[in-house]
Amino acid sequence: MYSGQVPKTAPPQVRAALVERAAAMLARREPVTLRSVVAGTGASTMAVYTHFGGMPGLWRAVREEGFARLAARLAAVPPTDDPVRDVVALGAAYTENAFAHPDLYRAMFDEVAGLADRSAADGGFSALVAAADRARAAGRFAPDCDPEQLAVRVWASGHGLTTLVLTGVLPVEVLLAQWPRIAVALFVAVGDEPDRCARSVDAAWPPRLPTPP
Amino acid sequence: MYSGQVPKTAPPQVRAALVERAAAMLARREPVTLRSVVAGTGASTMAVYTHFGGMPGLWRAVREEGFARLAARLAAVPPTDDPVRDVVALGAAYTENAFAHPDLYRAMFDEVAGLADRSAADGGFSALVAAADRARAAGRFAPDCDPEQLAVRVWASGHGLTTLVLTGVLPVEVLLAQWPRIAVALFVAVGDEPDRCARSVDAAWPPRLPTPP
DNA sequence: CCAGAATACATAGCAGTGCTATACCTCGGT
DNA sequence: ACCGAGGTATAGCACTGCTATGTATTCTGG
Repeated sequence: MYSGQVPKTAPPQVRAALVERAAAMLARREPVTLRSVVAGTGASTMAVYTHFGGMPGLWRAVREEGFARLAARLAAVPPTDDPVRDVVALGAAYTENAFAHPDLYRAMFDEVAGLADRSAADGGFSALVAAADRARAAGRFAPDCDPEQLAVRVWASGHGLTTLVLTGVLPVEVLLAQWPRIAVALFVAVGDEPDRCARSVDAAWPPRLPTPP
Repeated sequence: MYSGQVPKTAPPQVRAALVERAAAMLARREPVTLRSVVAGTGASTMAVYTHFGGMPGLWRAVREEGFARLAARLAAVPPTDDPVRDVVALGAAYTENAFAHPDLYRAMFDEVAGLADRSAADGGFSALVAAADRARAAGRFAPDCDPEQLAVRVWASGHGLTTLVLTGVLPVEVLLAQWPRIAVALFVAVGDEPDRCARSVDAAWPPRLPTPP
């Protein structure tokens, strides 16, 4: 039979509902499968194909949603008069987001290639670049320091530690203890004064991580 | 029917054959499925269950094989009279291995928890620790520098850049250009003299990466 | 040297997966 | 009021990992 009597609210709402449900199931560590995703929404399996072209398309949308949430979280970090502190604060917000939604974080970086909307991912990164550029403008970093390259170094080291912790290779304590040391080394290498740098880093670290059950 | 006429060579050889075939199919980017793996070996699907207890067990064995190959590759890096150079050489060998077997590398770090034989993974890491310790003993690093912690910082930053490149987020050039800068920053932060450090890093970088098709 | 036990094997079939073909309903424009 | 376009539901496809069952092979003890 056909249950067309259901009041159709808005057609594009199905898209968001499916993505949201998939992300929620991912967070609950439930298996995210075609039939299980559509089961809660009342929609049929075909909805995934009309809206996303298949399961890979749905995963792509979920990854984009994850990057959008990350970018929103990073955008909520308020700039202060200490731009070096702000860089570390962005790093802390980054790890907080990763540990708040670990499976979503892993899915995000499973395969970024072929992402339709890369602006969300770039948005988060550009916040880091902007903070580094402010530090350079404030005289904390050397004038010839490329903010974008420094941001890559900061991001890659934090991402590496985060993934190693999330996959169970390293305990969380290692991330908490080692990332500030990497950050100080990177900042001092581009001209920041060691003591002042350490104070700035300590002002925004450690992040508030959820206690693992 | 049962083809028992086939000359059975050695029973445990089946294990290695299945792992090797799975790794080879992974490298060829073919879908590694239960039936496709056993197809080439002439064995039946049950072999996977008697030897590995299922597909997850096979994947676990493949990951261990990957870590063993990595450890062997790192062990082949000859120590020189410049221990700082050796640390970078280990990093170069690490990235060379990752880019030579990208899918195996990704599978290795998909889920390290529950790895039966962690000695292989630790073996590669201890080589890095040993080189850092030699640098400390040679006076390049400060006496209070913990080689293990420094090794974690070096490894995590390299791992982060490597995974970001392998997943398509960053181009290879970023890895080649930024990792030595991270390494110099980390080494100088623990006491190495900047100019000498730069020379040591340049002596072992960049790695020889296979040209991507 | 040979019984008995333990192990590995091949086959068939199970539930579940992503996906597609087809018929159906709903809706917007002339 | 019609009719074409597009989203939807259903059924079925090939495939996945896995298990039950019966059989062959290998190891062990006397």
